[in-house]
Amino acid sequence: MSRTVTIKDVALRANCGVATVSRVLNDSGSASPAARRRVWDAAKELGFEFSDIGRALQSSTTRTIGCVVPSLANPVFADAVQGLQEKLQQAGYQLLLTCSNYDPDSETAAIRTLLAKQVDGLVLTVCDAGKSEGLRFAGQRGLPCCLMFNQPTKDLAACFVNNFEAARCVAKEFAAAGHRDTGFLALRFGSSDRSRQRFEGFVSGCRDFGMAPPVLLEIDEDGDNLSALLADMLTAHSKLSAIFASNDFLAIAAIRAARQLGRKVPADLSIVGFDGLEIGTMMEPSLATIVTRPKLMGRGAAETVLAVLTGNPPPDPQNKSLSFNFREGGSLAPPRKAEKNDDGKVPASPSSSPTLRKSCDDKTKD
Amino acid sequence: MSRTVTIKDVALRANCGVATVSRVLNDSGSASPAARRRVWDAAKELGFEFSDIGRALQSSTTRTIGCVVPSLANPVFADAVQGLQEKLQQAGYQLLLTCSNYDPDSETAAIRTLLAKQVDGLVLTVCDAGKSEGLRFAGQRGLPCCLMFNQPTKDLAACFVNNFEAARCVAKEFAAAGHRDTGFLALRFGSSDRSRQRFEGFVSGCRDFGMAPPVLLEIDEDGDNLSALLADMLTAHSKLSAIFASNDFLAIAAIRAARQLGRKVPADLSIVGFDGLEIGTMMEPSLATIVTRPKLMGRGAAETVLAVLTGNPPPDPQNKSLSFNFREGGSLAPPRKAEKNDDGKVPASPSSSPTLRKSCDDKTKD
DNA sequence: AGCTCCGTTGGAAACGTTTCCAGTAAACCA
DNA sequence: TGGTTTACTGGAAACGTTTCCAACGGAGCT
Repeated sequence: MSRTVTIKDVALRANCGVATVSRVLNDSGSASPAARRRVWDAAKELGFEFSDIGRALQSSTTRTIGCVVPSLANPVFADAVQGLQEKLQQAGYQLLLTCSNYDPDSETAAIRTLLAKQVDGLVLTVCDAGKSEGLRFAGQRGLPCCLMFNQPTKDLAACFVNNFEAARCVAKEFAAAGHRDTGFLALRFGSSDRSRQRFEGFVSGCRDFGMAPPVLLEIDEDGDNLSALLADMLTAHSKLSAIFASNDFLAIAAIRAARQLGRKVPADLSIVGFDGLEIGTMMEPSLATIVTRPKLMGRGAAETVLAVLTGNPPPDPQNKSLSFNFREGGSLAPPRKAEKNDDGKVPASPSSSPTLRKSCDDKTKD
Repeated sequence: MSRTVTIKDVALRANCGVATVSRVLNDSGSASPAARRRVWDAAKELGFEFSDIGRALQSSTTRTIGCVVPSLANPVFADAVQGLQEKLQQAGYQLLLTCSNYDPDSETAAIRTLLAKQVDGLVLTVCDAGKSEGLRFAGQRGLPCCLMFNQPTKDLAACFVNNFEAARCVAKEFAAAGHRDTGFLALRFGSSDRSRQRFEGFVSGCRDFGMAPPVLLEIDEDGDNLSALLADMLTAHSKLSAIFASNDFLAIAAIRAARQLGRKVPADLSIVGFDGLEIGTMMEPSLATIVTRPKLMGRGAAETVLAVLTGNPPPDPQNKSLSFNFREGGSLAPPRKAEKNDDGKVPASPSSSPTLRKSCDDKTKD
């Protein structure tokens, strides 16, 4: 209703100049006790609050950090954003959030908007760190910027897990369980370089651990007709006994789809995911997966950009490679032909309560 | 590096006044073809982008909507924010996001900050819509504002589900299954009025459907020592055979805790949640729960504030009460003493694949 | 008394836009 | 030809801050 009250109104009422009001309310510069009192009273009576916009204009600083993630529907990103937000809030920064829906164009658009809004820093999960247009813009401006989930580039810090190594680790587990013919269920590489990196790591692992090259199935993030696609894949490659999905969401969808096709998991088909969503431990069968710590990624990214913003010591390791673990689960078992049991149970099945395997830890410190 | 380029620089380079530049680039007002050309070229060469801050200052509009939710860790809120964000983005608005961590004080602080940042509108999930300080501030400013999850107040629109009725619905299911002594596992009422409303509805339902008044267990959102608390509750009330948790997160934690205590779900203890998280259908046992549509809440809230922002027809129903359903699940079964089976299986158990019960639909249209 | 020094104070510029308004020149009409 | 419309243009004000700077007065010193 009533026009918003500005510093001028306060000055008028307190019978002084705006400069004095600013000094008093910001506790910068000097002012007589009498003046202080009058200003304080006036401000209170009028219910005055500073406008961050006026402030931003004059200081060219917004105390706002922009963030782009593919989607909040995947808890991995939701958790990361949560971690990010906590840290930012502590430091008195606000979070301007956008989702790209895995689309490079909308990602670029989002970054442009964020830049126009004069964010003080950027935290991004991009489709492809190598070719992101938005990243270039940001770079030109010399804005503090940190990637999340994406691996670092030559001029951009990141908080991430080593997708290649983690994927190799999955290959190793498959091999150990006796699998030989595997598939990789991937988010379209164009929308997720993480997916590509995991695939590459998996290929490398399959080679090194004596398995056949994996069959690749690339799908859209909505994963609409997964059932049909999976069916095609399985009939085209009848020996296929295990699938590595590029994230837990996909893995869960795959388990569901496999069931619809009448395949028992893990008896007929083993499935392993990536991310380590908590859900995985509550499912039946529990989901074997790579466990990562998304919240830490958000926190780490926040620290990185805040550090340069506050002119503090450059964050200890410029790039934070987070550790990961392989989590065993009921969804991974030896291939059927390895055993001759009619009840569908596989004797060598891993312990039922999910445990963390140390064997597969990332070498990099946390 | 290089000082950011402003409209003045463009004007200088295009050999015209800033007014002309503004007119050309915004395609408002007239300009000669020659001038247009020069301005466009100059802008391109200099890589000029408008500063939203200057714009905001002059138009006192930021094209930004503020949002406060308790946490992004709970997919219910993450999904809602996702829905909200999609709609806002479509309409050319940005989202300024804050989490309150279920703390009223930090909620108030968050709202103040958002107001200082001059958001054009507000979408909030507050601890207590009745007593929220922040809500008062917002109201004074006459800002477009919509609640999510909270029920509407006399002067505030909301997108929500009727917690009271939904909870009554759960009571009905418990009664139908033959339970009589029940408990309610609640998020501390001070941090969630939804929790309180659900409790009240449940109490009402228990009365009407001939069950004993439910035992109340209030816990913090972190739910640290749930196991111990649950144990106390169960020993203090030995006849207790079913628990209604005020959200799915809590319900899942409760199932876990119950297991640790050696109680079988649902044989020894039935558990029902609230929210309808997708996870619930993948668990073993699957989670019986009230299914809601968080994404729709986000979308609806966005529509409400956008409508008043664009001066459009007031959103059809000012308040959007979303429908809900009861979802059957393996976590709810008749109490043990009802049957005499040694294997722990209850014959009358509901169909194994989760289905939606229409019987319990909310009366309000979607 | 005359000087300097210091604590206070408020005017004004600057930040980057948009928009009002007045001014110019060309074009049109009678 | 003279008058009026029309298209185009740029200066300047306004938006809400912060901060520089000059001014002012009193206190302390010689």
